[in-house]
This record gives sequence, structure tokens and C-alpha cells, in this order.
Amino acid sequence: MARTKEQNDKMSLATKKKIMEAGLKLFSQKGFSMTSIKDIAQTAGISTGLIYRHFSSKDELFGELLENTIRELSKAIQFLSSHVSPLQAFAEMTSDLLKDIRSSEELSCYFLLVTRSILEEEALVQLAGLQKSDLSLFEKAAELIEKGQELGEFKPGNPFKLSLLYFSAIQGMAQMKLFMGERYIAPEVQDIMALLLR
Amino acid sequence: MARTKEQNDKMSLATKKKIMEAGLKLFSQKGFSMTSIKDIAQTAGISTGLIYRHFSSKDELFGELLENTIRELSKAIQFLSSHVSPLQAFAEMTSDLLKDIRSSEELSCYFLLVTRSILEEEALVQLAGLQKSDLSLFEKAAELIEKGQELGEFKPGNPFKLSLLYFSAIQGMAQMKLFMGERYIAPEVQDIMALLLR
Amino acid sequence: MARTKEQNDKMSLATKKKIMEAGLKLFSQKGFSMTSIKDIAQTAGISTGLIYRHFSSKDELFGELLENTIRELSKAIQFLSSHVSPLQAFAEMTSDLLKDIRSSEELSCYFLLVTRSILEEEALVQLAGLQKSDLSLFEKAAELIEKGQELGEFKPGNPFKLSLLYFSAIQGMAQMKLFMGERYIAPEVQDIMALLLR
Amino acid sequence: MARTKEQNDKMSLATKKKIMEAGLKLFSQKGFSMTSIKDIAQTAGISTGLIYRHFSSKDELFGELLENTIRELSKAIQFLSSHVSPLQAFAEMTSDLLKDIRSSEELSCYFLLVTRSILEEEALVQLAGLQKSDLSLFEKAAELIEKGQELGEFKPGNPFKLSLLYFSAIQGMAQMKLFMGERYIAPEVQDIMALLLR
DNA sequence: TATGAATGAGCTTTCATTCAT
DNA sequence: CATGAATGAAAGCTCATTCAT
Repeated sequence: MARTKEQNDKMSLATKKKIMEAGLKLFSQKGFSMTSIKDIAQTAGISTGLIYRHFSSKDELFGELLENTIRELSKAIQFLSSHVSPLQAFAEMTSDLLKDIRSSEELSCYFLLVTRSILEEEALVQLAGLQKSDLSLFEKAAELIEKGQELGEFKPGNPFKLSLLYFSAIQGMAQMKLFMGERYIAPEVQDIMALLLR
Repeated sequence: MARTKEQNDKMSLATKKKIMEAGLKLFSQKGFSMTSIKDIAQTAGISTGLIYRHFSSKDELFGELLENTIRELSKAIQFLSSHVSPLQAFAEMTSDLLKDIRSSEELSCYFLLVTRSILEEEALVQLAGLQKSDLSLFEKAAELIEKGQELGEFKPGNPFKLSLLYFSAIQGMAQMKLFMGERYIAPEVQDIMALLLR
Repeated sequence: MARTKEQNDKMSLATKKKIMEAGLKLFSQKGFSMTSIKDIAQTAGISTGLIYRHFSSKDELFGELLENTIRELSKAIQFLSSHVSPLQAFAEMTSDLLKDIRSSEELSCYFLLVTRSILEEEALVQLAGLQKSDLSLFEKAAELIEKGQELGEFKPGNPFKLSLLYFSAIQGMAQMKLFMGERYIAPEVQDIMALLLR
Repeated sequence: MARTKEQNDKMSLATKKKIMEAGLKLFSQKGFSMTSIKDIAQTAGISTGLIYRHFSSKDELFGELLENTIRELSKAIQFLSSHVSPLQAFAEMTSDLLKDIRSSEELSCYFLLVTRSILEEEALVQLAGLQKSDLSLFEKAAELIEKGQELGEFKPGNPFKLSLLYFSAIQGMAQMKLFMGERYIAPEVQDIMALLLR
């Protein structure tokens, strides 16, 4: 008879994953408008029509990728909150982020996807959720910074402002890496930490 | 004949200026693909056809704006080089850049235009020129940093790497400002300088 | 081997019948272009692929339904010819057609299918056959009308023209019924017969 | 300088008229789905893109044509209402409609457009308005029939039912004409009037 | 035989670009 | 020089059809 349901599900899932990987890569590299459905299909090695079996529109695909981003950011929030020493938490997070940036891997793409999605006005609906999520990341970080300031490890000043300073710098690094490619030389953890420590 | 040649030239120049201002504003706000020629014409208060008397294509308009950016960056390079104290040079440049970012003014737009132009693959031709110009900015800055290191003012380490660190952070700030709008709180000069000083 | 040839044939036949019923219903309700193969498959309770085991294309399915229509019309022709009294023949046929229209049943669908197939230019091939068949229906009816005129029962005038008048009206009723649904009030037999009688 | 505003308006109006004529012809002949924007553009002798300068979508073009139809039907209603003798009113209207059908002219197309729009589920919004308008035509006609019945000119029976009978027949004629083309022989006024008179 | 994932041609729609005025 | 109507290539999306299982 036909394929079994499990076989179909497996195929379907594999295809969806291919599409999302291609989408993440292309959207974060070229932006929403510059990335065509055909591009994504070619990168994923499938036909254009097949994308519409998994996502009802280009916007929806983009939206789902953004939601993933939110989820990834939430994980980072969790990570920050669950650590005891603010200093250690930031050091580890910075180390992870720089590693990602160096290797241009997924999280780095996510960071840029966020940036792009904001600059392009697509996805206005998701944006609300995204900005909130992003802000709450900044706020969680700010709380940690405040705790660090009490411990005398972090430099004094408005903790939220310092949080923004930190993430702006990280974002700039991801962008620059994408811009310069192999010629980019990523900084060391302590270079970034200098923004926060006394 | 009604108007004199000079009058025509003056009008022509004024029109071109209007187009470039509109282009800079829209491209840096919405990105290359999201900005239509009609948008630019409306913002400039002229007809679409007139744009093509001054620029042979949308790409060319974009390219010319990029070239302007390069020129602006060159000025920054000049500024850096002509100052005696590296520390003072960086402090002043940082102050200027942060001021621009705070007020979202022209130079800030230029910065984002560069970023966008890199992410969108339009303007591949100009890119080469831009990257070179950009790199030369980074290199000039690196030279200054090196000098500063010799004077014991700057922290030790690969000067080019520190230069990248500095400009990445600046770029991240500009992006974040655009993202968050009024909610963004720009850092102080010494917060940024912490990246470079011991 | 599991099933016998006969069992397979029976299943096959049952499937084909289900497809044709679904096709007739949907094509006459929504028209050729608005009806998708997926629609038909779902209505028939089978997979899309299976339709192509029975019909080589959507057009062919439509064509076969049209051929059925021709066959139905032929039966009406036979019916007309075999009756002695032209008056009685028309009265009975009219009664049957109005009954169909009132109940929106199969023959009514067929009528509309014909109409639709003519308006949509699909099925150009079948059309030839259909028009011929249709014309021959009109001609048979015309012959009967002529006979009725000789008997003094029908009004004088070009018999073919009267035949067209009659079938045009019937077709209009079918259409109007579909249009208005429950709000439609079908006429009585004698209302239609007034077109033909003195 | 440029074209004057009047010249532009004239060109614009002429183009819009060409589009609407092509649309009316093709939609009523082939139906909404079978008619492509390319078809309309070719028939109108313009480019596809130009259609979108006058109508924001295919649906809107169709909708505007439907609104025209409503307006035409309203005129017919006015015509009916303003005449003194019901008999004369119907005779004249019938004469006009048959003339249109014979020459396949505009009003005939409008009639079929209505029919098609109902069969295809596009234009659901307009449909409400259309059906109401159509019904009010039937009701106006019914009133006239009732008056005629009081004068003893029209046959007895439910006036609304007779009204439907009349318009169904007219609609059937229009359809048949389109179907058979030159081979169609239209009936005389009194042939149709036989539906209503004693 | 039966399934539904996968394909790709073709449709609607957008927009950079041209050109008559 | 200035306009905006007109063009047509290219994008997003649909759906008849194929094919591996």
C-alpha cells in the first residue's frame, strides 16, 4: 500500500527543517525582502511549491523563525537567571556568544535576524512579542548587573543602560563578522567585559 | 529661451540634493528593497521620472549615497590622523558619534546605510570600494591605537583587533538606537572608551 | 494475491462512481475552474492520486461527465420520439424537468453542467459533440412541435425557433433555481407550455 | 512641460474604459476564474501592469463591473415603474432585451455576468448587494404584473412567481444565444409575452 | 491498488524603468 | 526640464500532475 504515517511524518519533518535552515540562513544574510522563496527552495534543495505545504506564506515562515529566536533568547534569559555569580554568568554568556560569532553559527544568525526584522517592517505582529522578549532579556541582564554592582564587581551606573551597552556591542560584533567574513578578528571575553567591570 | 544656464544648474543641483536627502533617509530607515523609487520621489516632492534625469538607476542612487558615506568616513580618518593625542582623538570622535546616534542624525544614518548595504547584496560593485575604505578607517584607527599603546594610554593587544572592537560597538549602538527609538539610552563616552583603555 | 480480479473490479468501479458523483456535484455547483482535484478527492473520500488511476486528467473527468449528460439528453430525445401525442410528450417532459429543477437533482445539475461547460472554454473537444447532441435534441423537439402544429395543438411559427424558446426557458429556470436557492418558486407545467400552445 | 492635467485625465479615463469593456466581455463569456488579467490586458490592448493603476486587484475590477450591473438593473426598474400601462411596459422591456440578446450587446453581457458571479463564489461581498438589487427588480416587475392582473391584461397567479418565470426565460435566452452564437434564433416579443398574458 | 509528498507551469501582483507629451 | 501613464520582468502563490513507497 502507501507509505506509513510515520514515514510521511518523518519526511515532512525533515523537509520542514531543511526549509527553516535555509530560511534562517538567507533571511539573516540578505534580509527578508532580498530573499526570494525561490532562493530558499534552491538552498533547501526542494521545489518552490513544497514550501507552501509547510508554511502558508513567506511571512509565516519568517514569523516562525522569529518565534524560534524568541525562544532562543528566552533560554539565554534562563541561563542568566539561574547562575549565582553575575560575573561568572556574564563571562560564560559572552564566551558563548563570541564563540557563535566566530563560527557564524546559528545563534549569531538569530541575533541578526532579530535586527533585520526590526529594520524591515514586515512581521509587525511578531515584532511586539519580539521586542518585549528582547527587552526582558535586557532587563534580566540589568538585574544581574545590579546584583554585581552590589557585590562590587561591576562598575557603577544605571544597570539598564549598561545592559544595553553590552548587547549593542555584541550585536555590532555579529554584524561586523557577517560584513567582513574571514577578515574579522573577534575580541576576547575580557575585552567585552571591560564594558561592565570597573 | 527662458532660464539661463546657471539658473538651470542651480535648480538641477537643488533637485539632486532633495533626491539624495530623501534617499538617505528612506534607505537607512527602511532598507534598499523596501524603499521604492516612488517613495523617494514623494518624499523629495518630485515625479518619479525626474529621478532618472539625475541617476541612471535606483542602484546608482544608492551607490552615490554609499560613496558619500565613504567620503564621510574618510573625513573621520583625516580627523583621527591630524590629532596629536590618540586619546583625545578617540574621545572626541566617540563623543561626536554618540551625539549623532542620540539625535539619529545624518552620520548615524550613514552608518546604518553601510550596514544595510552590506547585508543586502545590491551594490556589490560599490561594496569593494566601501570595504576598502572601511578597512582603511579601521587601519588608521589601529595606527592611532598603536601610538596610544606606546604612550601607555591604551590597553595592550593587537591594535587592529581593538579597532574592530571599537567600531563594532559603535555600529551596534546605532542599530540599537534605531531598533528601540526613544527607549534607547545611549552610553557615555567613557563607557565606550573602556573598550580601549587600560 | 489477496483479492480476486472481480473484487478489484468491483472496488474500482465503486471508486470511479464516487469520483464522478463528487465531480458532478462540485462542477455544477462551483464550476470547472473553481473546483480543484483536491476538492473532488475529499468529497469522494479518497486521495488525489487515486483520481488519476481512473481519469488521465481533470479535463477528462469533466469530459466524461459531459458525455454522460449527452447520454441523458439522448434519453430525453428517445422519450419525446416514442410518444404518440406531441402535447402529452411535452407536458410530461416539462413536468419531469421542473421536478428536477425544484429538487435540484441530478438532471438539473447536468443541465447546468452543460451551460457551464459552454461558458468556460475548457472541453473544447467535447463541445463539438455536445452541441451536436444538443442541437439534435432541439431538432427532435422541433419535429414534434411541427407534428403538434399539424394537429392544431401548438401555436404556428418556425418549429425550431419554438424549440429553442422552450429549452432556453427551461435552462433559465435551472440557473435561477441555483441562484436563488430556497427563495426560488418554480413555475407550473402550464406556465411553460404557454410558450408553445396557442 | 508635461502633459496637462486634462490630457492625463482623458487618457486615464479612456484606458479605464478599455479595461472595463474588455473585462465585461471576457468575464461574461468565460467567467471570473477562466479570465486572466493577461487576457483582459491583451483584449484591451494594454500591458498587464496598467490594469493595476486603475484597479487594485482582479477582484476589484470584477466588483466594479458588478456594481455597474446593479446600476443597469436599477435603470430597468425605473423604466418599469415610470410607465403607465403594465402591458406596454413589459412589451417594451422585452423588445429591448431581445434586441440586446440578438446583437449580443452590453446588457446581454451584464445579464450573464450576474449569472456567472453567482455561480462562482468570488465577490461574496458584492453578491449581497446584487441579489438584493436583483430581487428588487423581480419585485418591481411583480407589482406591475399585479396591476396588470387587476386590469385583466395579465394571467392570474402569484405575481412574484410570474415575474421569476419571465426573467428566468430571458436569462435562458441570453445564455442560449451565447452558446449557439449565429445559429441561435431569438423569439419574438409576443412569444415571451405569452408567459404572462392570458 | 492507494497515498500524499513533491514538482513546476502559470497566475496575480509589484515596481524599476521608459517615453510621449 | 518635468510629468506620470505605460511597460514588462520578476516575485509570491496555487494547483494539476507525477511518483516513491
